Amino acid sequence: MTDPTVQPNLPLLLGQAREEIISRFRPILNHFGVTEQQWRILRVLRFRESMEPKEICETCLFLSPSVAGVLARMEEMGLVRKEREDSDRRRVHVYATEKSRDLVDRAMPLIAEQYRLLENVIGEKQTAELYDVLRRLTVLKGADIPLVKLPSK
Amino acid sequence: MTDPTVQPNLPLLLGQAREEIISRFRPILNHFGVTEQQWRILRVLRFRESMEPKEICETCLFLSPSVAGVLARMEEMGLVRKEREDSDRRRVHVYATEKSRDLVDRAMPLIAEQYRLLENVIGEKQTAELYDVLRRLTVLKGADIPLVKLPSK
DNA sequence: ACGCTATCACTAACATGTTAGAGAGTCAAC
DNA sequence: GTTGACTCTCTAACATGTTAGTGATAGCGT
Repeated sequence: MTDPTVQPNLPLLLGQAREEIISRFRPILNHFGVTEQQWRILRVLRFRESMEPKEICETCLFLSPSVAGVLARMEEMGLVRKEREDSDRRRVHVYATEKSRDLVDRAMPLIAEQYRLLENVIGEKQTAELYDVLRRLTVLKGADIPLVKLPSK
Repeated sequence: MTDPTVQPNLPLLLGQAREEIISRFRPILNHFGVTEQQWRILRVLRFRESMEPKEICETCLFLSPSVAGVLARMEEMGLVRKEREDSDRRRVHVYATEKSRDLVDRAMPLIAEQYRLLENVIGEKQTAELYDVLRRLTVLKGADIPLVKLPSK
């Protein structure tokens, strides 16, 4: 048994890093009355005609059951509008509203400025390396990694 | 307004990377009937006499309200034991049980093996660089990063 | 038309995350 | 010795994550 204090927990480390970053943006998003998850959707939807829920799941890192509730609340808040497709009644199209486009346009400059403040601390070189490492981790996307054999009991 | 398709979302990228990793371990943890959060606690508590809730929060990346529920369920499952301190009745000490120590001892080798399978795909060099970048991100811990000025309205 | 299978959005149940705040307890200053 | 600021844990309310499964629909072959 290896002492785990020397065996770091990779998901935990990634979670810590993520929390350190997002905590600097949460006050901005709270100021505009949206959650981090809602923002993930709005910032992408702002520059598209529409997106389907499945597309939102893939682009914004949601599971289907999560996005259902998120979109329902956002529609309630007037941030998105949903329309079922005629030619395929299973499909739904999600549209940004005037209100949400305006919100993104006001929040985005603050987000960008906060990014700059963050990078001042992290350092330009470290920032680039961080993006680089994360980008190269996309090899895991769809990689066929075997699962360790689990004991039967 | 910058097109966000060229401005990546750092928390999202970190979340994606984290999800790619953790998804390879979740089946193992499910096999032992514990959640990822419970595992974060057990793997640390396994090699300590006891820990206080606040200590668990800091070490395992929980907010206090989350850890309250997690520990309550774990006590219900017989994975931990809680004792209030005599000299300071505000404080609580959390102990691992025989059952949870045994669970960690059986799960840890599988986790370690799964790590090796993962690193085979990521590559030794990339893995080291990933840890390195994350370690250096600890500069953010307690860093006094100013918050961008929010509009009054 | 019929049955088969796959897809898509969604619901249900439960665990966790986030925010605000309550409750009990400690401690120093008065 | 009381008060008041502070600390630690926990509760409450709501949003989201995770897993399993449902209902409607589409597409296919027969």
